[in-house]
Amino acid sequence: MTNFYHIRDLSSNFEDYLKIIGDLEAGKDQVRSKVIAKTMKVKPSSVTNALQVLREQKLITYEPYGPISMTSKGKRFWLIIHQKYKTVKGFLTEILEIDHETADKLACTIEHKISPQVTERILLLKQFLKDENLCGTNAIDRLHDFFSKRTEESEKEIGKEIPRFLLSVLKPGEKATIHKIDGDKAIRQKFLDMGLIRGQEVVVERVAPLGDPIEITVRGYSLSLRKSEAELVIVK
Amino acid sequence: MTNFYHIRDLSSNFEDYLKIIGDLEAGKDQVRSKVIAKTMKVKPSSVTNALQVLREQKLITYEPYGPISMTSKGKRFWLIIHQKYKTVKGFLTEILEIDHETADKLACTIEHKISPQVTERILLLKQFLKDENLCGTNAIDRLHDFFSKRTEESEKEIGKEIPRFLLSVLKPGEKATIHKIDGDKAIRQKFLDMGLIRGQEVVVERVAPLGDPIEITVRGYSLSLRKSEAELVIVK
DNA sequence: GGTAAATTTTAGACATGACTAACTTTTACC
DNA sequence: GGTAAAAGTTAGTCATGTCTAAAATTTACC
Repeated sequence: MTNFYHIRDLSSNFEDYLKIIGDLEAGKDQVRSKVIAKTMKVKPSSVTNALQVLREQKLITYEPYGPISMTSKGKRFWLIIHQKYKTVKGFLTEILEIDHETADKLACTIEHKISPQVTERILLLKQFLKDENLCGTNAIDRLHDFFSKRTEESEKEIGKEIPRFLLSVLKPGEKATIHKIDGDKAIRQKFLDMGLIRGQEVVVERVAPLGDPIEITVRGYSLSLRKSEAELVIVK
Repeated sequence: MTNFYHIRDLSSNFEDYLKIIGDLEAGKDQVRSKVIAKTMKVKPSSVTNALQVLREQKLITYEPYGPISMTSKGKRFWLIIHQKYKTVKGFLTEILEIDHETADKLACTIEHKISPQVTERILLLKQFLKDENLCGTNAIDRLHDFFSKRTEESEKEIGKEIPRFLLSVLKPGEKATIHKIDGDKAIRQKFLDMGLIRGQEVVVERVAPLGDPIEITVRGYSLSLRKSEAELVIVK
């Protein structure tokens, strides 16, 4: 069931390995077998097996116990995979406002399957929504307002109204889900870059004496927010 | 690696079988092992194997050589799978204007992986685009115009301008790709229902003496179009 | 430089889900 | 109702990709 969007003779499974090797190589560190195993959530022996297959395909160079690095062929394929991944993940997080973790998992599974046409259309859809202006707000913003409104409505319908607060009033150890982010476009983009999007769970770690700054954990990362910033985030 | 969107103890592979059994049962015919095999593109013995697994999970009732039918548990799960499938395929065909065949394949692979939240957001996105009116056209139509325009532009850029015709001028045996469909919303919806969307390949089978009606093949199905209808379809 | 810990590899087991080939049951038709 | 064809099953094989356990190599540190 090979199809032409895939690398010839490489099951989508090994595309995953290639993707991770590429991602790691893009970071500064030496690519270690152990890290690959951890990221893929498999045992090191499975990684060795995968490395041998990738080497056979001339996608990476590697000797037993030696360093791992991608060949130019490998880099070329990684780029293709990576573009698809970025497109799908971007669509899920930026347009559908899906939390990063879920979006990541989903993007990983479907990136192998999508044709260049689908990727292109998703990018065009995004472009279209960004460009569509009405009363100074673009369509993505209006879409997100639409999401909030509908979620609130359906929550009301099933009678489970969940109280909402500003992130700035939470105490250390408290956990909450982001409901909405106020503020202008630039601020919202900044929050988006930090992984703070609607539906994302956050945990407050520490609050400085005067409530500024506030340290929170998002998807395993620690972030420090000014009080003025935390006041823009509505959580539940 | 089970996750809660899946049926417990059922690999996504067997969800495929369940989906097809449900689809067939939704049609009028008795569900036959042979048809399942053909649809899944596997040998009959693999189907037998799958049927045994599905029976173990109490999703279908079935005796060797006997009839196959879904239990209420099976129907419940099928509905969940089917909804996801419909949502994803609808998004791909109606919003991204991907051809049915590609959309079908992609929807089948990703339907197992998406969470209820993603499904919901996709539906809301569709709703949003439908409701957004500007100058009497909704956002989906404007999006599709945007797709055509961009495709034309990029074709021009790489210098391969492809001539365009009305479908009505093609002769029997000629093949073409749909580029655009003119006409009002109702007509376009009718074409959409028949599987005539941008990017879809069609083959002209027969043309009656005065050019009316025109018989074409789309994705293996035969359709008969009035000349007046065929004149609304621009192909290349 | 020696040795313990960490990392990586090898070898072999195992689960999954496809396949082939041979067999059984059902269906269709005379 | 008998028989050939079609449909479906069983048993066993195979490929894939994981795992465990043990061995080999590298690294880190005294």
